[in-house]
Amino acid sequence: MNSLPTSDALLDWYDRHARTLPWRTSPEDRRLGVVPDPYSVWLSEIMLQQTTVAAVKDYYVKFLALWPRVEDLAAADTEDVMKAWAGLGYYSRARNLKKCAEQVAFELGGRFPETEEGLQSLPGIGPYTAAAISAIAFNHHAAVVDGNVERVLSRLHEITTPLPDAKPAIREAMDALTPNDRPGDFAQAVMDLGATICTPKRPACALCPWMTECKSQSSGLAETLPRKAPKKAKPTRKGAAFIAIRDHDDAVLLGRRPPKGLLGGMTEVPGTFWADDFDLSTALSHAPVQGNWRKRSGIVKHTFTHFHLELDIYVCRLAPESSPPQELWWSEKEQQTDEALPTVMRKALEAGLSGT
DNA sequence: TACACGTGGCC
DNA sequence: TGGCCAAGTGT
Repeated sequence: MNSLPTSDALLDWYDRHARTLPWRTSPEDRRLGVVPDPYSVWLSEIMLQQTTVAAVKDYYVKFLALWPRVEDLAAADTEDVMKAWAGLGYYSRARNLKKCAEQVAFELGGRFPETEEGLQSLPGIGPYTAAAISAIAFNHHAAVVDGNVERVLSRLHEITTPLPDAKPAIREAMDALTPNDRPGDFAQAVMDLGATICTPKRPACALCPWMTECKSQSSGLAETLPRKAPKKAKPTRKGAAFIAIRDHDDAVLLGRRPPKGLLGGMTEVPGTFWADDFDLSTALSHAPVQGNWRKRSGIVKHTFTHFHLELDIYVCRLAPESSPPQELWWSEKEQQTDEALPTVMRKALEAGLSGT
């Protein structure tokens, strides 16, 4: 007969196998009395929302070097923050990051709230992030539930209800399992377990500290959990982008996207709207300036969360004395690296500038 | 409740 | 190659 899983068994495993991450206070350091910096914990948690550890690392280091304290980030130009965030995705996170820093620095005396309720009242902080910061930065008892935790606990207790209906049961299970002693380390332990052992595919159950207590390991259902509602198919939208190149210095014409919605507030290559039924033969009527536009062979493909995009790329060269149309600007070659260009726009730019 | 919201790596 | 997946939040 199986015994019940304990936090101690997992914490023992974590003490031996915790990943070393730039934002993490190691279990050894915690034992020595090192206290995490709430600002660092918050910054890392926002970046890690729906984003892999590998993708976050360099951005985290860069942000902390640019803005070491919450007051620095609060005082920064939003445009500089968007530039530093460019490429990481989910750009509303960057806008909320800035807003949150301003609230903490200017209204809360530079101190983050310690409770889940207080934290969740801040922009960009939802139930998961509030619990994570409260537990990791302040060692408060909080049930931290992310995608890893959902997978680990649905397998541990063989919860076969599909997500998201299973969320309440998973949250209760996490709450019951979380120790008062080391809630932050425990939350990170479950996430590390999910990231390295209890993986979505081919979990390494033989290495799991909870193997003998895991119901779905015994039954063989582990790899099939958690169950999820089927996903909707992504439609394909089409459009065109216009790369206007200035003679002599190869500067390109760029613009700013509207503040909200897809890629809100980010820099863009001028283009058409994107639609399922977009008539590509009408693309040129949307060109930002008159010119000898030439369509490049091939298209740029990109996939967003909820649709595929296929872009035709048009290129033209303009005289060096050309002044940019309203709301657009010339971006010189060396300057383009620093623009707040999302990946899809960098792809379009690359396609237009290569092989000319 | 359901959908909008990015990107890169994996198989 | 294309769907799946990753430390979710806002509306």
